[in-house]
Amino acid sequence: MSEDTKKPGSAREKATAKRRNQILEAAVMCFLERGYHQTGVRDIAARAGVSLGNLYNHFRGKHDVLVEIAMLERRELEPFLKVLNSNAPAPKVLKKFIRAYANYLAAPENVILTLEISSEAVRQQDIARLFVENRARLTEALEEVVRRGVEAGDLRAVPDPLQASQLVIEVLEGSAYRSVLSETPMSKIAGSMEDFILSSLLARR
Amino acid sequence: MSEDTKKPGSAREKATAKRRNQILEAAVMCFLERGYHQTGVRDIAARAGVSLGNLYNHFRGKHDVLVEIAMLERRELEPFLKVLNSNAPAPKVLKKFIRAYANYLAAPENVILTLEISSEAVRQQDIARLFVENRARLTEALEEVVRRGVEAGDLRAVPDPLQASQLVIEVLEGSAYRSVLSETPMSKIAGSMEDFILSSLLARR
Amino acid sequence: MSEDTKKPGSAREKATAKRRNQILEAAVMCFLERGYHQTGVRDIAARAGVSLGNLYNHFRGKHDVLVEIAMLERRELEPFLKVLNSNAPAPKVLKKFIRAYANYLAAPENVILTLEISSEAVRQQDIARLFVENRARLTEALEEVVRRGVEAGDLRAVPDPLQASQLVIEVLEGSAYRSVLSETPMSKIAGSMEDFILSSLLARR
Amino acid sequence: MSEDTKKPGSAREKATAKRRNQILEAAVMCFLERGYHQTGVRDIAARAGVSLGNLYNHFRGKHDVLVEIAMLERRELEPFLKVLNSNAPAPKVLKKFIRAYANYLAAPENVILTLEISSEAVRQQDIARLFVENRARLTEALEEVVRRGVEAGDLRAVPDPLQASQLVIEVLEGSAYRSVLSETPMSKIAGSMEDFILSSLLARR
DNA sequence: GATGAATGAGGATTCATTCAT
DNA sequence: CATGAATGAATCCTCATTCAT
Repeated sequence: MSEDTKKPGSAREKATAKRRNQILEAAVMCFLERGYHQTGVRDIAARAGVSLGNLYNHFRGKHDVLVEIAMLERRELEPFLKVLNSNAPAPKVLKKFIRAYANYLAAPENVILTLEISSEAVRQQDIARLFVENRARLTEALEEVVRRGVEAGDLRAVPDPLQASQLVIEVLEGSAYRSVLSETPMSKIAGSMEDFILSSLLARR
Repeated sequence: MSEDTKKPGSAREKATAKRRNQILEAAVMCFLERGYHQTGVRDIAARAGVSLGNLYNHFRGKHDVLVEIAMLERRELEPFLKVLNSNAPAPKVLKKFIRAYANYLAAPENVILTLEISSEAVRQQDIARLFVENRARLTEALEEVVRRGVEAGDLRAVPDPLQASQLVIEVLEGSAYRSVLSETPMSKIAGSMEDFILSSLLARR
Repeated sequence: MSEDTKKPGSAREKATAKRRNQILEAAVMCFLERGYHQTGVRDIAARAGVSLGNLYNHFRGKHDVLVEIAMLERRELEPFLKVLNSNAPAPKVLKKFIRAYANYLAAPENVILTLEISSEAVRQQDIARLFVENRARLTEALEEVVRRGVEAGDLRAVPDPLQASQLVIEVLEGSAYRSVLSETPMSKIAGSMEDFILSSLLARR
Repeated sequence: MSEDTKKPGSAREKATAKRRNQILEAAVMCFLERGYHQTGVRDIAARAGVSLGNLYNHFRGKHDVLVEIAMLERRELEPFLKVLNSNAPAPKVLKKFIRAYANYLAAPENVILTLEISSEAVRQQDIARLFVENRARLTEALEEVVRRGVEAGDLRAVPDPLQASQLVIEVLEGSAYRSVLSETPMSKIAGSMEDFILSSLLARR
């Protein structure tokens, strides 16, 4: 699974992997609390219970830590992909996805971390690439659902299923951002959000 | 001491206001190019052609400059408010607004600056407040349009006109963010966006 | 005289120039005592009685300080140039120069600083250029003396007066290096040195 | 514990000696390319294909590596000592030596490494001692030649044969330093150099 | 209002070395 | 002998801000 493994399960390697995780987790917490730029490498190391110098044995630098976190984000999307890959009728899948993803975004940590990463992505191409890739996995899976729904006549014949899917994601994430900034809980918005999206996409009989 | 300080429109005051603008414009350019945290106060001063110390005669500090910029953003919204306050039928106003705002967001500067500000807003309450206020002016004006449209039967009877308005804004801004990160021009998305929103909001006959 | 002067003799500027000198002098002492690489910027600042940050208001960085020192070295050569530019007979000038320069090189500070600079020059082109330039001023002046001496029949008709001059300098400086490393005072070598050079250059009757 | 550690020429010992050489060669290359202080122990280990920790099984530390290199320099002088120990007439031996040593110094590696070592020697007594010792072997052998030449009437009766010998070496090495810094090939200087030295030392008939 | 020298804490990163495995 | 994770002091430099002029 991991790329640079030679003796797959040695104790040494396990310990090393554990350290990496400690550091990554500490970094996530720091970035959430204080933001990427406000967080010092020392903060991360201290929080991870690792010496400052040792952090650099595990990561090339602060930037690298953020990249790795962005890569981990990919895993978080797995459950939603599973939902989207179900064979159930498109409207049902769509609703289920909206609720699941909205629920995920109801946790401010998830939203803030994404904002932090996307904010860095503006000026750091490697992070932008990861960010766009992660998004693509979601939107492409959603696109398939939309396409299926349109064919089955369950969904409106949208002009471009991929872009429609992206718009759905954007409504969800955009709402989540706002809920964080305006301190309105996501739960209060969820209903309108679902209504808004479904009204746009469901076929009219 | 000098008398001209007190006359409201004196030459002194004009010169001062000019300096402030120079600084603010320089700051905007710096923030766009390198980001808020990557920009040093020195960068701003140098770009504005102002001495470092003098910047502090005009602003309390770096934070203050960002706040002022966030306040200036308010003005940028004026034209869209004018569109929204028109008395034309809601669907027409809605379309016009969508196009106008999408057109504004097609300029990456506008999007990046907003992202930069919102990113700071997460941890700085005063900026968050300004950010939310600006948004509110837009959404509240839009809300009126929606409400009017619903009453006139032109728009679907959405469960919550304010939240519907917010969702419209979020679709627009969310798409703009994505277009910046994925380097897809806004123009390619605009059609789907309009279709998506209108399909959700227009009344079905 | 100084290049970036606008109001030539303002008190501000004088104070600034003083600070620069304080820093340069401190740096010279540090480089002598501990070597360029062993010296930290903090050491220099502390020794100069200047805050660390302020050092960077006066110099672009540690490297810049060394460059400036290398440039100051040029001034140290002035007296020797004056000796060389005298109109006295070449052998007399030559002897006077040898003694004067040997006397200068008898102070280990002068030798060590030159060694420190030349050592950096190997990998830093800008310093190499300065170093070579400084050398050139000396060798070119000496070349004139040699040329004059040859024409007058006082000196041997050396194949290449410039290279002969360089060799004279090298004997002097090389001996100085050795005297530092072997802890043999320059005074013990001086006689042989003069004999060696003069035997090579004086015309044989 | 293992027995082969004690047999002088065992395979184990040979492998170990090989490792040492790998490291020393790698260190030489690093020191040449980047200089002693700019070279990290990691650089040396990486270049030698040895683990960081293992380097410390072979050397006490970075300083120790340099010391060992300085000791190896001694071997490089062997051929020149052989030249100097010949029984041929002093002027012939002297010429041969000058050419051989100049040829050796024509390779910048040799010069730079010596400069690097001598530069460290200024503040590190153990290296200074080695450096001076190496020099002494050369100058003492040369002294014998000079003494012989003087006695035979081939060379001028210099006041101090040892110091004269040192001066010869200094002319050679000094020229080599300059050729490196000024990027003038040694070959262009060689003629003048030989002329300069021989004119000083050869007896006048 | 205007200047830029002054501050010193804090920025990320590299260092030579040690040591458990 | 071999490994590379661990250490934390030290590296150079930048930061936002202040203040005397």
